[in-house]
Amino acid sequence: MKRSVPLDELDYRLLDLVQRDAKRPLHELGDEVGLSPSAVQRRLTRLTEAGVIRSTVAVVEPRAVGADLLAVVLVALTDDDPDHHASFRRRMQDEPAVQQCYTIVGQWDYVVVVLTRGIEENRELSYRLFVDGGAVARYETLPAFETVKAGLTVPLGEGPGR
Amino acid sequence: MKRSVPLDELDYRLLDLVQRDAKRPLHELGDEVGLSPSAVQRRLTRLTEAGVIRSTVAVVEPRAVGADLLAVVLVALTDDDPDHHASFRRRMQDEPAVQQCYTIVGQWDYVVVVLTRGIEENRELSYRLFVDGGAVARYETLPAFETVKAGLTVPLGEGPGR
DNA sequence: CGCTTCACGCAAGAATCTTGCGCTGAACCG
DNA sequence: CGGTTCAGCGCAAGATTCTTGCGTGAAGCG
Repeated sequence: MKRSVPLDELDYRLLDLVQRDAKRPLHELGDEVGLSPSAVQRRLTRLTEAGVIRSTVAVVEPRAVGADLLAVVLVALTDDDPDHHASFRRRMQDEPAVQQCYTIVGQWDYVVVVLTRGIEENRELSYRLFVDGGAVARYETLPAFETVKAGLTVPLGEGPGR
Repeated sequence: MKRSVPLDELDYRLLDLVQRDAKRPLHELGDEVGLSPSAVQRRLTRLTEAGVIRSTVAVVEPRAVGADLLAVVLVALTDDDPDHHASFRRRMQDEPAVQQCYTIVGQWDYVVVVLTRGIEENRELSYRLFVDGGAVARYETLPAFETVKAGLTVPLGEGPGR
């Protein structure tokens, strides 16, 4: 699950395909790239074991399950104490409503994307994560008015190294 | 692909499972929730046709394909002209390097998450999307130092209506 | 030139998925 | 209360898909 592997053109083509739809049968992918089903399967297995493909998941429509409020939160901690950062990260990782979290450079320390059921749950969540948790100097919540694009597909460009 | 369907406890359990790993065989999912493979399959089909499950995709590790620079960009347009907004959105949707894009309330109009191969590609991209495209008053790029959490799993809570 | 390696296609066997069928229990009348 | 309807279930057979051993050919190397 860790070996670094050089990827060739065919690998990129396959990644591009399964990144869009992972349910297609091997022979279809094979037809598309010009390989037999078994060759496709071996490549995908190799890519998975190498960690290039992290997992295969179902993408759920948030609104269908009541999660209708997405917000981007900018966070600054009180100081650079490694313990504070560590505990903050752990909080982010443990909280299901936190979709993404990045450390950034500049006047803010973190960008956090949270997804909740309505504004009230967002308020509770913000209090729990950014006030009650401690170590947060200030935070600014930017509620999303609309989702223009929500993807997780990695841009693959032409191929190796471009 | 559109009918709204009331989801019960079992649907939530199944969504929770396939959202983590969509490759598990039906009989395994069935064992976990107490259903036969065919019942599981019928439910998943129904959820897919209802649009609750949007798709099933492979999650690719960005660094494995050379995409090593993630940045959050805050964007403000020059005005509220609907045409400007429409063309901006289209640009975001058409650009593979744009991972996510949300309209937000406040002093910025959009939050855009972009993923590129290195800083040079980011610079080119920024120029192309935010300068050359027009209609952008100002933008601020917040390069991510580190990805603390990168998920797309919708928080499902307990079940219907929380 | 002979040896090794690697990825391929093929095909058989295994596993999984799909669907028709009959059953059951809950909800809904009359 | 008894009959009817209907949605969802499990079962099992058939179809599809996945998996893997085997033989082959194209480099790469000594």
